Amino acid sequence: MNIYDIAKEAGVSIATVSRVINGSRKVSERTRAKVLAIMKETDYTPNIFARGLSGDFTNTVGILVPDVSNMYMSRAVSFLENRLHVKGYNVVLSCSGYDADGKEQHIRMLLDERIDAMVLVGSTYAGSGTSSHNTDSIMAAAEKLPVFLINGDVDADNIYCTYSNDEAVSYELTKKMIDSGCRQLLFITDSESYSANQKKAGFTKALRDGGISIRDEFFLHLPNSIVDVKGYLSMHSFEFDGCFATEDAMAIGVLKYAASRRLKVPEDISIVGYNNTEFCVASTPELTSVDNRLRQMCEDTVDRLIAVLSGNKTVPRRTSVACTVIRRGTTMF
Amino acid sequence: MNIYDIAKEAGVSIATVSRVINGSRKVSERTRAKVLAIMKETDYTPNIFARGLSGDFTNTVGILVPDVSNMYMSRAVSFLENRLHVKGYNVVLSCSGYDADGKEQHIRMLLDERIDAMVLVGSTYAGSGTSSHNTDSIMAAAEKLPVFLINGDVDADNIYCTYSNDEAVSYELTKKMIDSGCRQLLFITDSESYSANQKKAGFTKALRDGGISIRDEFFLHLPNSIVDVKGYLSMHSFEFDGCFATEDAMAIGVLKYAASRRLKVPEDISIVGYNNTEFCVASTPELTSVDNRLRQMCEDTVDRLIAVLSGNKTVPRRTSVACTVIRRGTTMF
DNA sequence: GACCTGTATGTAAGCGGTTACACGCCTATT
DNA sequence: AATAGGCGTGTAACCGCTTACATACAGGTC
Repeated sequence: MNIYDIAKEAGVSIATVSRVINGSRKVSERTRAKVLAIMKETDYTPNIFARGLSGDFTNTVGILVPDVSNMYMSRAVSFLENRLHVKGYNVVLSCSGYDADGKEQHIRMLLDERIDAMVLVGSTYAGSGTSSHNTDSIMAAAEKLPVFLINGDVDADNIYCTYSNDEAVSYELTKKMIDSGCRQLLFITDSESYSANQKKAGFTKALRDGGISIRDEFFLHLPNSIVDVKGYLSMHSFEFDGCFATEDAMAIGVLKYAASRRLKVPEDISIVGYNNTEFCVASTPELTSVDNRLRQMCEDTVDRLIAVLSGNKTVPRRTSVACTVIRRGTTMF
Repeated sequence: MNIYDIAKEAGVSIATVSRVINGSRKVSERTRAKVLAIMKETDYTPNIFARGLSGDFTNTVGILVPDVSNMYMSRAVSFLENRLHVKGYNVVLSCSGYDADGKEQHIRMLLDERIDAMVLVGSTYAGSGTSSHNTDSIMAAAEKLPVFLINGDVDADNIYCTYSNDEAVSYELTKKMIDSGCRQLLFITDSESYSANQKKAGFTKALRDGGISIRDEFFLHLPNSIVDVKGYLSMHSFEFDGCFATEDAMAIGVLKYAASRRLKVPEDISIVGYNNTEFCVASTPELTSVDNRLRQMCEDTVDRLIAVLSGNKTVPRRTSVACTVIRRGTTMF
């Protein structure tokens, strides 16, 4: 069943059918109705490959995440997919892993998919430099189509960013821990992503402003896993009275470690997580965390994406949202 | 940059280039090398729309899940995507929600994407009948392409199923709770999926065999959320001493409820979850759960999918894996 | 009536691949 | 020497759509 069948059935040419489908030009009301009726009757849907081949757009968006099984990212994908679907877009999903090489390869594969736009969630950076290996492949992609970063900030043409004020809220959170008496503060992260770096910056600044000594071994880089974090801490017996984790699961790992050592939370150790995932309410005490408005970032991204694809030239390249600290039982404040 | 450019550059015809790309026929080693060199040099990749239009396959697989933000499903998507990617397939993701209508619509949209095969994770059923509204749309899809169910069982041509022995393991688990003294057993589920029904069957059978009275109000249908389950139980003050939840998050909700009532777990209440997600180790005590070999099911599904697409006619339509009970702190056994 | 304008529709040329079929050449067989 | 067959390669049709351009026709203007 193709456009020729519909045209023959309706007694018109394929061009007319195409125009009815796309609403691209005036078609008389009579013909339009007839064509639509036959399309419905025969359950016809245009072949997307033919459309993609001849037209300039595909109604498909590529989403690249390091790992969908991560709760934060799966929520992002869910928010993105839901809104994109409503707007008539399909989603090609690619999970790159956390290393830069894998990511570059996945970006290339996505580009081959001839998508209309690309969304990158939680961009990771190979290094801390401004023009890392990683940014390069993003820039290359942006030559071909608009690229949208969630939790990323690359200032370049055709790259649109959305991020939250992670540095400020991390500063605030750390300061509160210090104000409530913490002196030995641990920072745990699982990645070198843009937002992880922001958080680290806020954390470090608060320590410096608070006159707290900064010790290298207090910056841990561990897998985002409860068991791994707990295991690591158990093996290395740090002395610390506060912990900032860039992901909730890792914070829960700290909490479990504290429990295994019979340390009281928050009296002996304060703990904060990030992302306000469901992990926060799974533990006892419940975890203080940060709601970084993921849903809002995702929906805003989709809206801007559609605006850009519609040819709107005035879409802002960067927008930000404000996080909220969600106080629960693992902090004194 | 298209196949004509490559052909011209290499001094051969487009047919030869196409043969090099697809390895579909013999090409002399000299020409092959030359064409490959030029392809690499010019960074050429074939247009997938042209391929999809003329060829019969697209190297794209559709994955349909009710909700990727669910931890179990996001893991499934992750396992599937990873293995498919390795095998050279792309993934179109669609999140249908839990209702049958949404699902049917998403299946139709996926079919329009001209995918090679479709994978459905955690198929939901509108009713308990054999030929529900829902099965119909799956059967319709199977007319056009092979359909793979993870945690589903539909006996029809071109539909391939993988499931675990949920009924047996649920029976066993429930029996153990009864043996360890439980008499008032709650069953909590969030869906009417195939596997939820299997679990319910095992649970019910164990109660019957154990001579335990079965009360309708002990079968709860709640959202898969810690807070919702805890909230519901707090509002309705049941008397129960054992709980079987079909998802870990809900089991954690029960645990939190118990804690809020100062009920001891597992002494006063035994709790078991399902899927062995990271939630299990987030709580104290940690949650007894069931590892249903999701990874194995996913990888097995991908392997069979590729076999079917390769024209292998002897791929078994149904396979199953054996779950393992993971004992932790919320049960007496 | 000749001419212009605007609207509805048709024709045909791509888009970039795959592949059936044809063809030329070289070697093996008789 | 004639013939067959296999191998490597080219030609051209086709996949199903979009769209520039052509065309036909109705109504308005002078």
